[in-house]
Amino acid sequence: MSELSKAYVPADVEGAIYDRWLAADVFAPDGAGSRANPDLEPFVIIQPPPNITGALHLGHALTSTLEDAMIRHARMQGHPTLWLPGLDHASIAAQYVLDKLIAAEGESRESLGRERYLERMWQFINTTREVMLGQQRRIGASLDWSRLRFTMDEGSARAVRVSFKRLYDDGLAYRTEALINWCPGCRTSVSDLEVIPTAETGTLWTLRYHLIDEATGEPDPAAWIAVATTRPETILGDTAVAVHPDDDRYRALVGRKVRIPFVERDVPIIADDVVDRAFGTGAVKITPAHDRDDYETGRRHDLPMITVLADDATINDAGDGYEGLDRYEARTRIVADLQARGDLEGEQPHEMLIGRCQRSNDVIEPRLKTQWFIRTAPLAESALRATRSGETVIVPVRFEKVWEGWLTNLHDWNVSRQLWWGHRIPAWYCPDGHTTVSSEVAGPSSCEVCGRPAAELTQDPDIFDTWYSSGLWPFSTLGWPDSTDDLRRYYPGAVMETGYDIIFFWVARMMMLGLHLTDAAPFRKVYLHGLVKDPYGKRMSKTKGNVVDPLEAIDTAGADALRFALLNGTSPGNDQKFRSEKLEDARNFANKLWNATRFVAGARPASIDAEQAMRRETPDPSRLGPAERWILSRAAATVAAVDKAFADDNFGEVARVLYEAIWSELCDWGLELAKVRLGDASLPAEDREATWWTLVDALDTYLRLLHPVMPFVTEALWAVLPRAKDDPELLIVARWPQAAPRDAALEATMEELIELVVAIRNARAAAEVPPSAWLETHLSVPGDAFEVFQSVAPALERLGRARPLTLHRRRDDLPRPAGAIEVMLPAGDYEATIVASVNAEGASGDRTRLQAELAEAERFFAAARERLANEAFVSKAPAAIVEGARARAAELAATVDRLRARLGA
RNA sequence: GGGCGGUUAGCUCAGUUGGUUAGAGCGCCUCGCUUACACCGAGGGUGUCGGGGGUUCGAGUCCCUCACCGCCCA
Repeated sequence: MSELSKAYVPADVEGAIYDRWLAADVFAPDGAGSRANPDLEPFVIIQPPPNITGALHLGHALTSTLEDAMIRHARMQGHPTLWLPGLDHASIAAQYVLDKLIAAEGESRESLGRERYLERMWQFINTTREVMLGQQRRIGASLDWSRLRFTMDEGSARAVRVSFKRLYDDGLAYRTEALINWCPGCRTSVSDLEVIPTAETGTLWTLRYHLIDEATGEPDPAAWIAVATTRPETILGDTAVAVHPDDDRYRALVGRKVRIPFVERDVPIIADDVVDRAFGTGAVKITPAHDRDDYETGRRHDLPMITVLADDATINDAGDGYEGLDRYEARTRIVADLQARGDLEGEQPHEMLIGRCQRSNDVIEPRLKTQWFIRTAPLAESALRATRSGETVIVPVRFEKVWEGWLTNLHDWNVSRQLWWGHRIPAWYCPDGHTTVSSEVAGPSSCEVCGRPAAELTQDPDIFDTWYSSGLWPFSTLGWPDSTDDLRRYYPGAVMETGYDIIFFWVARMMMLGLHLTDAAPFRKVYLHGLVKDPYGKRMSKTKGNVVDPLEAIDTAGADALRFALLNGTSPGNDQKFRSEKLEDARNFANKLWNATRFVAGARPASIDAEQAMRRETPDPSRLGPAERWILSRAAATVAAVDKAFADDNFGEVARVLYEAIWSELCDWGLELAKVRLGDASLPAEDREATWWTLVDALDTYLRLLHPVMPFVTEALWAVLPRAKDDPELLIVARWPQAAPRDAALEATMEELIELVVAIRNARAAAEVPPSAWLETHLSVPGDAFEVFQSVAPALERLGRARPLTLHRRRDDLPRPAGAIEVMLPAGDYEATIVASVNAEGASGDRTRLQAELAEAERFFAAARERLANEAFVSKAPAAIVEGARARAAELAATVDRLRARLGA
C-alpha cells in the first residue's frame, strides 16, 4: 500500500483519476473497461444539453452531480449505463451573446449578412465548446464522450426535418397569421414562456372617442364615449370599442359608431361579455392586431386587424402622421395631441403587468405574423396520459399538478423564429402561395401542389425555436429516425433530470414530441431538483453578482466537496441556499475519510506483509470481538440505509447517512475501539489481523457506497486498500455492496456502551477532572452485556480514561467510597463509579450535574407515570407500546431513587 | 385571482407508514498537540416544532383555518 499524504489535496489526484477512468474506457456502456451485466436493463440518462455559449453555474454542477451519482450507482450495480453528453445551440441566447461581441468590433448582424454571421458563430462556439466540456470533466462527470452530440449536428438537423415533415403530414404543424409575442430588441417572435410578466407602474389614460352623428355621418363634438387605455399609441390600430352587454350605461350606444382620432376611422361600439365593467370607464378600445384579448374579441366580432407597428417597434404607415416614430415617442405625441384636441379626459398611475423579453428585457409587443405553429392539444393529451398512467413518473410527485395545469391550458406552439442561428424551417413556398414541406437536405424537387420546379420555390427564412430540436433530443441523439442499435437498446431512457424551473421548456416538449414520433414516453422518470440560491435565498445571477463559479469551488475545496455540499441535506424539488461553510464541511469530510484510510493503511499488523495486504481477506469470524462485529453490523445497516435513500431518489439522505456513518460511527468509535486491539501485543496475531481485516472490510464498503457522490477521493483511497480476487482495478466499476445481516442485539448493547462512555466523560468534565488523568473506575453491567463489556474492557479503559477498570455484574457490588463520582444513565441498569478525590469545585460541579440529572429523570418519570395512569392509553395503545412504557417508568423510578439517595435528598 | 413550497436550536437544514427523552452540521463557550486527521478530538442544547382549532389513548408528523416568506400560473 502506498503512502498517503497527511491531508487530502484534491488537486493532486483529481486530474489523474479522471484520466485513468478515460484510459480504462469505463464510461461508455460498451467501453472496453465496462463490467456491465448485459442481462440487466440499461440505465440511460440523456443529459439535458447546456447552452453552448454559457458558462456552467452551480445549477449545472448540481445537475451533473445528481446525474453522475445516479449513473455511477447504476454502473456499480452492473447495469449497462449510458449517460449521453450534449450541447444546445440556444439560438436566441447565442445570437444575443454574439451580437454583443461583434458590436464591440463595430459589426452587426446586418453588416455581416446571414452567411458570414453564421461562420462567425461557428468560430465562436468552437471556443466555448471546450470550456463547457472541460467544466464537466472537472466535476467528475462520467459521461460517454464517444456519443457526444450537439443540437446543430447533422443527425439532429435530420431529426428536425423528418419530424417536422411528419407533424405537417399529420396535420399537427400549420402555418397561419396569428398573434405572436414580438421582441423588438431581438427582432424575433418568442414563446409565451420567454415573456416574463413584470409588475410595473404605468399610466391609465382616459380618452374620448366621439360618436358619429347618424344624421350627418360626422363625429358629434358634444357626444363621446370615454375609454381607458395604458397604450395610447395603439389607438392607431383600433377597430372597435367594446362594452359589457349588461352595462346600462352604454346599452343604448351599442351599434353606434365612433371616430378614431388621427386615423379618422369610424368603428363600431360592440357588446362583449369579456369586458370588465369595473375597469376604467367600463368601455375599452379594441386593437385586435396588438393585444391578446382584443385579438380574441376581434375574431369573435369579425373586426379588421390593423397592424401599426413595424419590426423595430416604430409606427408603420398605417399610423397616419406618426409613422417612423418609436412606440414610446408616438405614445407621448399622441397623448399630447389628444390633450390639444380636448379629448384627453384624465390620466392616473396604474399598476400593471408588462411582458418583457427574458433575453433582452425589451417590452414584448403582441403582433400579427404569419408563422408556423404546432398543434399542441393532441400532443399534450398524450403527455398527460403518460404521466397519469405511470408510464412516466414525476419526482417529487407534487409537480404532477403543475404539469397537469400547464398541459391542459396550452396554446399552440409558435415555432418560427426570425433568427439565423438554428435549424431552418424546411418549408418552401411557390409563387402561387403553395407550401411544400420536405425532409430532404436539398429540399423539394418541385412544388407538391402545382409541380413548379424547385428553382421557383423559396425557402422560409425563419428557423425553429431552439426548444423544438431540444424536444427531439432524447431520441435524435440515439440516431432517430433510423432504427439504430443505440435507439433500440437505449430508448426510452430511465431518467430525465433537470431543475423544476424548466419542466415546461424541456420536459413537456420532449414528452409531447417523443410520444407522437416514437410512440413511447422518452423517459420513465422525471427527477426535478431545486434551485441553488445564494446564502440569502436569492436567485444567483450575473447581474446581481452573487454567482458562485463551480470551478472556483473545485479549486478551493475539490470536486468531491462541491458535489457533497450540493447534495448533503437537500431533498428533491426543494431549493437550497449555498454557503461556503457547506463547502468547507464537505472538504473536511473528504479529509476525514482520507485520514481514516490513512490510519487503517498504517495500522496493518506486522504479521500481514505488504504483498499479502494487497489481497483482500474476509476477517476470520471466530476471531472477531464485539467491536468488530459491531463495525460490520453498522456497515450492513448503512448499506441498507443508502439503498433505501437511492430507491427513494433522496440523494440528500444518501450523503447525510454516509457522513454520519463514516464520521460519527466508524471514525469516532469504530477506529477508536479498534486501535486498542490493534496495538495490544499481548493478543494473538490472528486477533489483531481479524480486527484489521474488519476495518478494511468496513472501509471498503463505505468507499463503495460513497463513490457515486464523491468519486475522486473514494477512487484514490480504494486504490490503497486490499482488493478481493474478483475486484476490478478501479472502484468506478466495482460491485455495489450487498446488505449483509445485522446483529441488532449487539448493536443495542454497543449503543449503551457508547452512551456510558459519554456519560463517564461528561461526569469527569463536570467534576473538573483533568482530561489526562487516569482514574480508577467501577462499572456495573447487567445480564449478557457483561461479556460484551468485558471483552472490550481495554478499549473502554482507554476511551473513558478509566484505569484500573473493574466490571461488576450487580449494581450493589459497586464500591461507593466517599468523594466518588457516580455515573448513571437516565434509564437502564448500567452504572459507573469513578473513584477519585475531587476538590471542592469539582465536587460542586459533580453535584450540580447529578441534580440536573435528577431533575430530568423526575420530569420524565412524571410524564411516564401520567401516561400509564391514562386508562385509555393502556386499553387502546398496542401492547408493545404499553409494555415499553411500563418498563421505562420502572427504570426511571429506580434512577430517581438512586439519584435521590446519592444526593441525600 | 388559482396553485405549490416553506415556517423545527443563533444560522443552514434533516425528521417517509402518528408511538418512549425532536436530531445533524456550522457558529459559540470550556478543555485537549492521547502514535489517522487542528480540514482534529472531548465536553457543553430550558427548541411555545409559525398561530389557532380538530381527529386520536397519543400529533413536528394527519385534517381544517389563519399569518408571514418564496415560487409558479392567470
